[in-house]
Amino acid sequence: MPTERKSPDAARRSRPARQAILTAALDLAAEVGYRRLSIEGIAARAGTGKQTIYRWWPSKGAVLFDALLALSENEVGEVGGQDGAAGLPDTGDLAADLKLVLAATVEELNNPRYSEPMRALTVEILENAELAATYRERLDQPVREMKKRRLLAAVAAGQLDPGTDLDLAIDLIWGPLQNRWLFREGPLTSAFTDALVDTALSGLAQASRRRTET
Amino acid sequence: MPTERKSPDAARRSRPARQAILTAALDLAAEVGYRRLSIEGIAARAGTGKQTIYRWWPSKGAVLFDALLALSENEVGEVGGQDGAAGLPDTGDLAADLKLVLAATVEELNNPRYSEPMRALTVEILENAELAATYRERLDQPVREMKKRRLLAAVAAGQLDPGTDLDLAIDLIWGPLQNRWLFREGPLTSAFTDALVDTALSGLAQASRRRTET
Amino acid sequence: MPTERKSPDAARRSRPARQAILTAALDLAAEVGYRRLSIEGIAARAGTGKQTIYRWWPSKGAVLFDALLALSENEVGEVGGQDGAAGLPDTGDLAADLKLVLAATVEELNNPRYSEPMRALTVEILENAELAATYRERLDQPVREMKKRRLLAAVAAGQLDPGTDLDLAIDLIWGPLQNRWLFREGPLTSAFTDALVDTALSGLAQASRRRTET
Amino acid sequence: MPTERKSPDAARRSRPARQAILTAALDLAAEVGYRRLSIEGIAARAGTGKQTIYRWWPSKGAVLFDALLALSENEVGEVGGQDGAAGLPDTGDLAADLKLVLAATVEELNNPRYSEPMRALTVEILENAELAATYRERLDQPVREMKKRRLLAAVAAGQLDPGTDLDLAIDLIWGPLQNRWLFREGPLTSAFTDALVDTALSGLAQASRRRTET
DNA sequence: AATTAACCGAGACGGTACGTCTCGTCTTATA
DNA sequence: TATAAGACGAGACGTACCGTCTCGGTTAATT
Repeated sequence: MPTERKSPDAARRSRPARQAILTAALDLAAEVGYRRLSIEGIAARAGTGKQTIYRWWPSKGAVLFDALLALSENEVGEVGGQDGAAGLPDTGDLAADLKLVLAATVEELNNPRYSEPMRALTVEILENAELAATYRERLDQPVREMKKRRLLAAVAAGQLDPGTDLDLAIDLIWGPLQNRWLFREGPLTSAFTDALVDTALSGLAQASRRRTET
Repeated sequence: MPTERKSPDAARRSRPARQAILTAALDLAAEVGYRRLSIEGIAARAGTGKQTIYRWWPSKGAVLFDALLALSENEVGEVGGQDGAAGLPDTGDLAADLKLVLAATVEELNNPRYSEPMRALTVEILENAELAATYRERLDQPVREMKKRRLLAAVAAGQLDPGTDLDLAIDLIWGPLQNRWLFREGPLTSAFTDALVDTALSGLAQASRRRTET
Repeated sequence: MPTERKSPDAARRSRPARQAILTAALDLAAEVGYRRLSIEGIAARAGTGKQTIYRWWPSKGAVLFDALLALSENEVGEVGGQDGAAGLPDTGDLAADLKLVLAATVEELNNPRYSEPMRALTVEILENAELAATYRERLDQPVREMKKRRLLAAVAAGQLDPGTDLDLAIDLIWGPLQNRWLFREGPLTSAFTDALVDTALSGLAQASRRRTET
Repeated sequence: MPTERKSPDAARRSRPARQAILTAALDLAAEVGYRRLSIEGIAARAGTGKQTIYRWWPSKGAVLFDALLALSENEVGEVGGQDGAAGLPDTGDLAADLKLVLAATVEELNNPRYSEPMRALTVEILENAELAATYRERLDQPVREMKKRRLLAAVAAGQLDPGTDLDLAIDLIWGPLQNRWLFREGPLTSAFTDALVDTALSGLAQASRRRTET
């Protein structure tokens, strides 16, 4: 659905072929890495013709995108899920909730089955402007909105100052984690994310107070 | 000369060829992006044989690495310089100093002449483990040490609590900026980095206090 | 209907589709030549599905064969007709009759509307053994019998020696013409075919005399 | 040399690669026929890259052309040789000489090792106008000149009338043989070619006499 | 000044993958 | 239930680069 081409007669589309392609893409991305991931290889592994891939996706990044999307759609309701209408958990304790979410993300990123294809997709996004736009629209923005909704709930509950810059807050909380993962700058642990949440939240609180005093 | 091969008789090396290759790599990276940057293209643009490149560098990422290094070496003493023994400025006001440094980085990243080759190099680092190691050893780590030294000075000056996790501090301050740049998540401005510095620093302070109280 | 498949329910066969396919095949052969003549193209031009062609014919050569057959069936009784029960003309003057026949063939071969599809079919026959067999059985052999009948009449009329090798005679008279056409070795004119007939016939006469003398 | 591309640096050309390609082309043409002969297949069989073929030849027909040329160049001095500066044999007896030459050609055409690639090349010539021109210029015309020289010698020796149409003579003598081969219309034997020579030559003599009488 | 070792440009080579094209078969929806 | 439409597996097309490998022709440092 999202990054796939539109025009060919979608009604006649072969479901088994689509599934085989997405599975093969995921497997190969995890096995050989993005660099050596090729459409030729995906087609061979999936047992389809190359044209069947080119007919429905504009780039190998788009295939990977859909593959990851399908992967997460098959696992509904999980905490760190990147889609799902669910939204972030809200027990009333913002810090605890965020720690839970980030711990789940850490676990996901420590699983090569998710992590390697995700890294491959990320690289593609950095190179492919068209895919980047699709990604931002279909994944990044909705997720950011979801995060914002949770923070707004915290504001309503008096746990966060109304003047807080929510975008900056999200950058502070999730940015360092993504960076550490992407550049393999250190081990991903819940200890790290717990400290991250504590420091970022108290920084945000302090910043609001400072603004008030001015 | 960091990422270059060691063995061939470096004394006989052609300086003009080296210069032409680095310039061509930079130009092409800025013009066509990482994806379509090729050693074949660099050699053609530089007017050298391909072998001259393969003789001295192990990958196109390594060429790019040296090209960027040469670029910054030609501009010594500037504030945001990524190398140089200089170290970060220390006027006694940590927040002000960091804002200055990040503002300089922002300016650099807003200049496509730096930014595009840098993005190309970054992508290569994500894919090429060997280059990533070199990069970490030669650039990332020294720069991180430099940042740590500045933060330690702040600790000594009583502006930062002695218990502060310096690595987390660096992640908090520089991580969101790198992220915003890499994923083009929004405009890079000094307003953003100023807020970043303020929030991160006060979060760090607050976190220390909380630790003390416990 | 000679080269067509046998099995499917021929009764249900769509006559308009068949006609459209044969016409399209002929047109395309004349327009784009054998090399770029494709079943895909014939189906598109005819407005039929590809399967409708594959259902009834085993190869594009077979389509072409039928197309040319249909073409000549629509023009019965003409002198150079390749089929029809008519037989070659017999005015009593063998040389004159043959010149007439070959002149008609020359005219046909100079008309691209006949010539190009015929060349396409010929090329297919050279590559496709199965089609070649069908062709030999359905067209080449009957025509050769027809030619032989005319030569036998000439023998009966005392214009040709009874010992004449009729197959050789046919090869001598028609072979050079076919060759000149197929390889475009020179212009096809009745002057050429007239000389051909004269020389071949007198050679045959002379050969018989020589045999007699021995 | 003949149908090969001109431009690339021919001095650096790999002789083993060239040889392997020509051999592979010949073998594959004999094994699978022209239709399924592919550049991909030739490269694979020869153990070369595809580019090495595309660098030096414009089409698979051109490869085949050179392969057959090389084949005949490796067998100098034989009677039916298609090139060779030698010229046709001249013992003073035209009929005997021609019978010898055609018998040698028959033997060649009965050898699948020659015959199948030759048939493949012939088919290509019928489809590929550019190759046809090259073929005519480099092979067909010189051979025809060679044949004409022998016939002119016969004229000088009084064995052939000076008014004889030499092109027609060549068509009469060689045309039926080529036809019988190309269309597999019957077995190729020296009995056939002997009768061909006798009949054609006496026809030519008779035709001249007839011309004289007029 | 002559020697000589290596770098230099050039580019052919065996490969891999690209994205396109067409083949002949299989599938779906329509009439 | 035969059609048109067209998706499918297959695989060749011709191109772009990869990284390796010769070539001659300059350089330099050593004799």
